[in-house]
Amino acid sequence: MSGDPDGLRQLPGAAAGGPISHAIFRLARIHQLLAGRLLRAAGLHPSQELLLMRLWESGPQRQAALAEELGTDSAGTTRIVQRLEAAGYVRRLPDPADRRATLVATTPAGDELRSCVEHIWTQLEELTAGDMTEAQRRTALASLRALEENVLATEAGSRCGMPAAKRGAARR
Amino acid sequence: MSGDPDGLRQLPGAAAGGPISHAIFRLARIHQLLAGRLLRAAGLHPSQELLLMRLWESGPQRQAALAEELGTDSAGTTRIVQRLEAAGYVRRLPDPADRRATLVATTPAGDELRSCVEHIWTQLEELTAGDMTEAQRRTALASLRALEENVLATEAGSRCGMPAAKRGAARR
DNA sequence: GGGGATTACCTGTCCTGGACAGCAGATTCG
DNA sequence: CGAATCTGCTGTCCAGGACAGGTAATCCCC
Repeated sequence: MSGDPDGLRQLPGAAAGGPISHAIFRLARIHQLLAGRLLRAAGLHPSQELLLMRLWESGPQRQAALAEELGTDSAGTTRIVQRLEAAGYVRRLPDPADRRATLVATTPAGDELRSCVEHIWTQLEELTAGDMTEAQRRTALASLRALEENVLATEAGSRCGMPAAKRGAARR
Repeated sequence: MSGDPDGLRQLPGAAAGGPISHAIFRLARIHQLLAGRLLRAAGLHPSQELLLMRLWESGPQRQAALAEELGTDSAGTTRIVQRLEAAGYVRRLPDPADRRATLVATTPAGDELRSCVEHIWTQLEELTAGDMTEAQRRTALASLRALEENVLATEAGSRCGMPAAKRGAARR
């Protein structure tokens, strides 16, 4: 048990690894759960919704751009787009500039979801930020951004050597 | 890459702050990605690892307790335990106090993973906290905890009504 | 211009895991 | 004793991450 810099261990599990990572895990889990629950009411899944938001914000996009934005690989993006297309929220256009690429654009049916989704986001934000003051929100936002940048920075580089004793043993 | 470092896309009605949820999503995604990548070296998946950590911290547990801790339902917990058992990291004991229940305990092979996993957590924490000062870490941790508590609070109570226009349209 | 490398996407497969429903054994309490 | 309840297991459906392999379009250098 390293760390525990200031003795904050009111939450079970905070003792073992890094408290910040643990807190991120826990927050992420329940936040995604909450978001998923809210989005369900609109018949969407989180990834689908994020993809749609991207389209609303920036107009038709290539799948590669969407993939990078969402953090999924190209295969996963293909499937998400396919589901949205099957649902009629999205359609594919040939990219006039590059016939290899396909542009993904919202359909009118997809656009109709926008206000609904934005309402959900407003709800989510309210529930998440709760009773925080404006200053607290700013602080939280800054912390989240800082952490994100740290992780993004490592994303690029780090290779980490591990014994890998029984590698893959529990992966099947 | 995804640019938009401070570009909080203004969602209508989000003037007071819509971006916190967004920041949580983004941080959660890349952090989980990073954690998953690190854990892979040990042949584990995030959920498996969290379950093991729980066992290391608190000794043999019932599945119900593990399920609540991990946030999974009982069915999911069963499967995770089964995989860990198949890998030899965990075993099941009858609960002497209640023969309906089974206690899940680590095996020696599972315990051997502990230092490995703790090393990974240390790494993860380092990469996540990066070059933050001690004060910054404390601030970040406080913000994360505050957000978590807010979401937890809503988890319990709120039912939130949505029009549910085309419910399920994109869910198949 | 021609031909190989690269890009962008699609497909199929395997696995993890969330949600849900139904089931069996054990326990508890009237 | 007997019914309600609790605990865990199973099976099904689906979303999605990782990976490998394939095809068509494009790029680039000779």
